[in-house]
Amino acid sequence: MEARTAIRDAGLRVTRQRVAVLEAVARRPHGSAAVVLGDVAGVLPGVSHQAIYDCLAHLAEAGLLRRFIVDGGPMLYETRIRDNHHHFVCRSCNTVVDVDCAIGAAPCLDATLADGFVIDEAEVTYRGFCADCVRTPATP
Amino acid sequence: MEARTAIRDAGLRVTRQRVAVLEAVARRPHGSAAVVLGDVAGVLPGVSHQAIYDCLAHLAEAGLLRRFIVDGGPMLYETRIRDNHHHFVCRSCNTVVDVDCAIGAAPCLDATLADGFVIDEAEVTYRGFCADCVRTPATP
DNA sequence: ATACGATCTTGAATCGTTCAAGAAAAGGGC
DNA sequence: GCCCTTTTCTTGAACGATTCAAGATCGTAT
Repeated sequence: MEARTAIRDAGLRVTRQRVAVLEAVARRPHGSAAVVLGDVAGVLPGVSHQAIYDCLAHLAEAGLLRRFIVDGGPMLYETRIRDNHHHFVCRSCNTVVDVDCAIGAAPCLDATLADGFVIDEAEVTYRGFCADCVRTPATP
Repeated sequence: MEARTAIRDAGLRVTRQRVAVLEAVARRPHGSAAVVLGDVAGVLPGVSHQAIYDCLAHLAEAGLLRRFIVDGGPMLYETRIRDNHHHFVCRSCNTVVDVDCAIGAAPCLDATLADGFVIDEAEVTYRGFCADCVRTPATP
């Protein structure tokens, strides 16, 4: 869907910054705020980092973006949403790769939990080594 | 196991700070560095926060502690380790609760991933509302 | 076109964590 | 038990990512 349309349909005001941020995240999945800022600055010179944070927060709240975090790193953003996919993180190069859920469409929610608890989401992070780093072991 | 023994067996020097930190984490599962500091300060007045961070890092590296992160919060620590359990986080009160893995002992590793990738760990975070917050909805 | 409120810019502040240098103390050999 | 070497701790400053605050600017309903 086009960014402007998606933003308006979500009930948000359409600003240049929001459009640029949403497009930037779509262009660079799993990017941090800093990456998005770098990308947006190419289109809108002089954008403030604060605008980036605001836009990301609003877009995430509106459900147009998903935010997640890996280890102690900065927050990462992606537009692939509502498809219950997970993430694989390489221990060596820190690359993040999408992983389709092995179990099905709305899975991973069958945890054995105490009575009265309501689970509505399961976030899975796989760790290991990506194909490249398996071949060429780490050189930190 | 006793803390001193565990630390020595892991090949680490046994210091008062390390013993106190390990015991503090055992006492307060899912505590942050700040919580651990508060707890340890009761036993060793004047401990530095740096000592806490060092101890936590060393103990984690030695496999006596597990560290994980929830959302944008600080790092959390626990002594329950190597049993492949997961975490439930309440969206309202942020309480963290252990969840035994529904699938078995070494589960959750059957993701459909590209060839050449090696997965060695799966970390699952469940989100929803705990029993208390289901009854008494959020009041932020 | 106007007015209102939302959003952006600017700049400073905060939190959690890490870096750096010297002082203290753990553990092996005597 | 005592000394020596190395690790670990204390102190205090620095850092990155994010948030807070005030005023200027822009989007949108009228």
